[in-house]
Amino acid sequence: MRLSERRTITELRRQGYKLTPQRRAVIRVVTASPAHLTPLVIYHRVQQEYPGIGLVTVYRTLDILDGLGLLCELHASHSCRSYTVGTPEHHHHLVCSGCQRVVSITDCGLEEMMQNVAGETGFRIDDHLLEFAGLCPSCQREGT
Amino acid sequence: MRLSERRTITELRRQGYKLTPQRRAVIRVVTASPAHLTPLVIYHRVQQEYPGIGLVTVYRTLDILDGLGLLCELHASHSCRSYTVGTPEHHHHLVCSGCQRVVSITDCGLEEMMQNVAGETGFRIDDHLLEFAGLCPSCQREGT
DNA sequence: GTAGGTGCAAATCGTTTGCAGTACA
DNA sequence: TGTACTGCAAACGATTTGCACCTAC
Repeated sequence: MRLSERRTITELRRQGYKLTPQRRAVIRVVTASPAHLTPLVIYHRVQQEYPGIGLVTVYRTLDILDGLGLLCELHASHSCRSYTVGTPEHHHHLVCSGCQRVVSITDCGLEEMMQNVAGETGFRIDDHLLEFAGLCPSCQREGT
Repeated sequence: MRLSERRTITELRRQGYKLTPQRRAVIRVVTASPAHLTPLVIYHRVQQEYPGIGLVTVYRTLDILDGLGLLCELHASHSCRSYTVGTPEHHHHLVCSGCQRVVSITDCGLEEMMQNVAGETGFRIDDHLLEFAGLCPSCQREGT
């Protein structure tokens, strides 16, 4: 389940942060987009809803939301520090190379592989990063 | 199989690039290290072997090697743009959070999962990024 | 000899910080 | 009302570019 604008705001306040129109605008932009967005893109979109907002505020808001686990960072597709809406459970991302749409995958079938890898290498595995890249159905049709 | 210094140099020349002592030094540092290294760290290490080398040259050399597929970029562990030696086959990385040692995993058991994901979402999956983080045997012992 | 490579300095990009004023709770 | 938040400007670190000189082939 992707976090909604409402739930994100609720959580922000529950953690003692104030709800300002700037933060509300950032949250709206991020939750409204199915794609992952860089801070700069978020800044430009937010400006349309809230002209005069500072880029600094966007960065600070993203840091807070990220810290609360309300956002997820993406790594692949050539722009680390690119965000999408969070989901509470452990999950991975499937990213469309065409429209940058992000789909969450909660069923992570990696347990067996992790055990194999741990056994073969002697490593104690604590964490993993998994992202898929591809074309979503509608971008496949367009590309033809 | 990790690429050796020799094979990396051979490939560089085969692609028409000149072999300068600076490039040789960068290649030596990267292939000699079991850990992944940032451009700055590489720069400092290379300086010991070749004082006077410019940071710019390190960046340019890394770009070339990366472009030829002779290096791999790592994403997890909080420093995107961190390099390790490449391996020709498709593979993934297991990174030690203690010593930054990188182990390549060539047996990628993701095919089934990819088919499931593709079937459920309608995406055409083209690529994936998988990294494991953990502690290598010797760092486990030290950490006790 | 020449195309490609190097190093310096300066420009650039993304991001962070100090600070005075502002606004949410 | 008071503390947290905002926006500006300036600082900052990492990376790139312009250019004159140099060197591997």
